[in-house]
Amino acid sequence: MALSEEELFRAMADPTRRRILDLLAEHGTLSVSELSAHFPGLVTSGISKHLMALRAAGLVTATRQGRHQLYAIDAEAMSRAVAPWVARYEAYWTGALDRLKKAGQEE
Amino acid sequence: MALSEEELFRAMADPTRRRILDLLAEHGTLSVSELSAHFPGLVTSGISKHLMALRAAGLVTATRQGRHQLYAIDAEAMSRAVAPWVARYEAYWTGALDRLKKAGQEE
DNA sequence: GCAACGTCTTACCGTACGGTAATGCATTAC
DNA sequence: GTAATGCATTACCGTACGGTAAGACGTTGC
Repeated sequence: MALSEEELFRAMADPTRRRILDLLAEHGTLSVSELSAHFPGLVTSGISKHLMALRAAGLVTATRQGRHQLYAIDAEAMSRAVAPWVARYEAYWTGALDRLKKAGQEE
Repeated sequence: MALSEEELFRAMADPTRRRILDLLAEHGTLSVSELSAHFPGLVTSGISKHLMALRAAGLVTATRQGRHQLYAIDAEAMSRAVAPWVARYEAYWTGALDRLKKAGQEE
C-alpha cells in the first residue's frame, strides 16, 4: 500500500484515470456502470481496466455490494503519496521566488 | 505557456524527466552534459530529448551560453499548473476526513 | 431452476513513447 | 584555417499501454 511516487504519476498520466479520480472526489462513491456513464466514448470493460489499475496502484478502494463494485478514493494513501512531492517543490518554489527577488526584479 | 494539467502530468509520467526536474530543483541551473552525467545508463541525446519535451511542455526554460545550453525549472509556470490540482484534492482530503470523523452515512 | 445484469478477464490491435545510433550545426580551441 | 566539443535532430526499433470485443464468473430476480 506504499503507493510510491512512481505508481502515483503513472496512474495520473492518463486523462481518463484523472477524470475518474475527479468524479470519485466529487461523488464520493461510484459503481463501475455509474462511472462508465460519464465516458460515452468508452466501453465498460475499459473503465474497469482503469479502475483495476488505480486499485493496484492503491489510489482507490473497492467494496462489493451485491453485483455492484463501489469505488472510492483512498484519500489517505493518495495524500501520503502526494505530500512529499508537493513539499519538495514548494520548498523550491519559495526558494526560487527569493532568488528572483534578490536578483533585482521585485514585483 | 499555459502548461495545462495534461502537459504537466504527461511530462511528470516519466521517471527520467522527474529526476531531471529534481536535479534542476536542487542545482538551480544545469547544462545538458552536466545533467547527462547523472544518468550513466542513458545517452546524451536521450537526455536532450527529455529536455526538449520538458521545454515544450513549459516546465523548464533554456538559455544558450556559448555552446552550452543551460536549463532551469520554470517555477512560476509549474506552480501555476500544480496549484489548482493540489487545491482541488486538498479540498477533497479535508472533506473526506470530515466525513470520516462524522462517520455518518447520510449522503 | 433460468435469464438478465454487473463486473472482471483474456486475447488482440494500433499507436505512442523511451531508447539508441548517426548526422548536422554551432561554438570554442588549436 | 581545422579539429573538437556540446547539443539538436532525424530515423529507426522494441515495448508498453489504451482501446475494443468476446467470454467467464458471480449475483439478483423471475
